[in-house]
Amino acid sequence: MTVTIREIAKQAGVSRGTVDRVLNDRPGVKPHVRARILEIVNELNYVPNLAAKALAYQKKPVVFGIVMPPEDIEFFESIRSGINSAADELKDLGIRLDYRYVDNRGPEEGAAAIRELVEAGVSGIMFSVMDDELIRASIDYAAERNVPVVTFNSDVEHSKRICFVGQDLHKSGLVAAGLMNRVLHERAKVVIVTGNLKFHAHRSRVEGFRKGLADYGSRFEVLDVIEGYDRYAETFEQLDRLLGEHADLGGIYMATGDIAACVDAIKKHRREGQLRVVCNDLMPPAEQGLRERIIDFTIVQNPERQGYVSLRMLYDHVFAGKQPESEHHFTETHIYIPESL
Amino acid sequence: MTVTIREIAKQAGVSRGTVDRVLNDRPGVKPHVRARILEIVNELNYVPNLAAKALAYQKKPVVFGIVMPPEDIEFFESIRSGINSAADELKDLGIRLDYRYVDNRGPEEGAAAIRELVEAGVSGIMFSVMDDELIRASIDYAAERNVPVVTFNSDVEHSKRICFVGQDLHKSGLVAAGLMNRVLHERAKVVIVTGNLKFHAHRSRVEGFRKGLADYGSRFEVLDVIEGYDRYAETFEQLDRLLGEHADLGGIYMATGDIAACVDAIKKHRREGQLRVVCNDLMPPAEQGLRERIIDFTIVQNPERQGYVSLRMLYDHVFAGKQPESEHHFTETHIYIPESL
DNA sequence: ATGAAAGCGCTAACAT
DNA sequence: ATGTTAGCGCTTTCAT
Repeated sequence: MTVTIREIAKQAGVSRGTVDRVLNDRPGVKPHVRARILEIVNELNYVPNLAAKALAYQKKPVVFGIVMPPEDIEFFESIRSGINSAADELKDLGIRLDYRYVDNRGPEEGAAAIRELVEAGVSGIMFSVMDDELIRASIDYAAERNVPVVTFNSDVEHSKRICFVGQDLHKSGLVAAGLMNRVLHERAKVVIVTGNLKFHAHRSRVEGFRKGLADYGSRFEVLDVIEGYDRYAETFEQLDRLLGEHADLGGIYMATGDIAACVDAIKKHRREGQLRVVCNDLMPPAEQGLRERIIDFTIVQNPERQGYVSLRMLYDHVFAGKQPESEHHFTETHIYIPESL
Repeated sequence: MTVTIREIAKQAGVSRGTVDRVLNDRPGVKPHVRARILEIVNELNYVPNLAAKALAYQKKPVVFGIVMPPEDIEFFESIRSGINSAADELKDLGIRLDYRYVDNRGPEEGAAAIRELVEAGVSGIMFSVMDDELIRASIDYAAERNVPVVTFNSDVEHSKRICFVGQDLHKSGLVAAGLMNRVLHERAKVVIVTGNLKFHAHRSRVEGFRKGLADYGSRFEVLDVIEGYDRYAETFEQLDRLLGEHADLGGIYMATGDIAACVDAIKKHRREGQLRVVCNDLMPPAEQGLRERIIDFTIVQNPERQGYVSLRMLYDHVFAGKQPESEHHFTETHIYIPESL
């Protein structure tokens, strides 16, 4: 027999309305009555029926806000497709989405979007813009008003978000090192390309990679760590120089940065196939590089999964009262080769 | 405004009961009335509300039957965990599961289980035992009684199942070849280990692998294809012989078979690290082999995902009337290295 | 502070 | 052949 509100009401000798008030933390119930009901709830191991909840919410569906960079950014399209497939599963379960696309070059828009959504009465927020003091304050503002926030893809550390859903950056660096180990031999020289070492996220991959190499003794030499600031020109220029200086360079780890620049630099020096290249993500330049056999491996962070999991997590939190198992939910780290495509 | 049965009934000038009869293909409606209602349904683009459906089904939950090998088989535990996580999401949506564990050495039990489930009135069946004439007949028997069957992990070809959910075996062979290409150099000799070439599934991986090697020109030589019949002794013995005969063997592709036997044979000949080894799945022996750096890569078929997708597909079919997009649903092919663990 | 009752969209049993 | 109605479990509004 499944336990219902009706059953609890009967046992407590009150009406279903009162039980509902208690279960949803609404005022208007005498403390001792509330206590008694909670007792019975625990004893009977009551679990709310989500279908019934959903039906009752039909009139006034629960809204989840989503704050992310503009639609035209390739990488986020994959995330959105994951979000939408979760939304699809949940569409009859009484939820609606409110997307807010904000400029990701500064924190202002993102911070404002969170506040607007809270004012508008959303029941939860998914957020992915940047890590900033202003943003952190907005997240905490939401949290204080009981609006749970899940950050995805890039975290806002030390904020009151209930969870971060994204890649394990350190591990992706480790895996990259493992791949280098497999394809390079005795005493190889490698170079690391990153965006900006001031960013924690960019540093993590580099650190993971170094740690991974170290596990294989001292046979690897990291010639240089290039900061390309995610720009083509800077990245190309520096790699161009390095390739010129080191005829014996064995591998390139594109931790973060413009992959096209890397591919072009290798082509310019006619070193296709002589260098082992490991990069991240499966954007068109990486895919193209794989197909041309210039890139050996690319490590992906499952953007669809990130979107899917984040929304599902909010739903479970709001409707079933589930806490995330940990404050970090890492999506699996997967390796792609040309044949995987 | 969402379209409801009530709305359709009003427009058609009939009662909700009649609309319900039409929508669920129940008898007792005059053909022209039925046609008229269907017309309106299409015009208004009616989509049933699953939460409401689920609630209404509470009294008499829909049951899905699951036929698979015994609980103690490691590989199927992962699949089951995927099934259960889907069931968890669907638990309030009016479904129950009926597991039938059958001996997978012969077709009889599996075939009988299907029939029993059909007689018991289940609304759908997930099946994973073996490909056999007896089984095929049972699946068709179910299909004829409008009980949809999804085969998972291993298919029953040419049967009336609505879909097969599992790995793309050919692709996993291709990927294995791609990995060999990356880690072996000029003119390498490799050996393929499979279970039984009479089985279509076992053949597929081997064919994919050969096709993949061929893509890299003629630099690979396949010394032998060993049939180990999934047994330790046979596999060990043959690999032992081969390793003795060919000091220059470059790689082993364990397409199907006992991985512990492979690891042990390599250890006996003290060829750890000198041979590149690619295998499948992430059972304990493979994991152990990876950690010991005897196995270089293992290619996985996402057993959890197979379970999850299969159940979800049945649900969508039965409750939302969705047809599978294709009669094969391949789970992604992923590559693992020690660092992935 | 608490109870009673209507309604969310659908199904199924019972009436007509 | 078709209409009516009573739930399914929960929320919410209106009485008391």
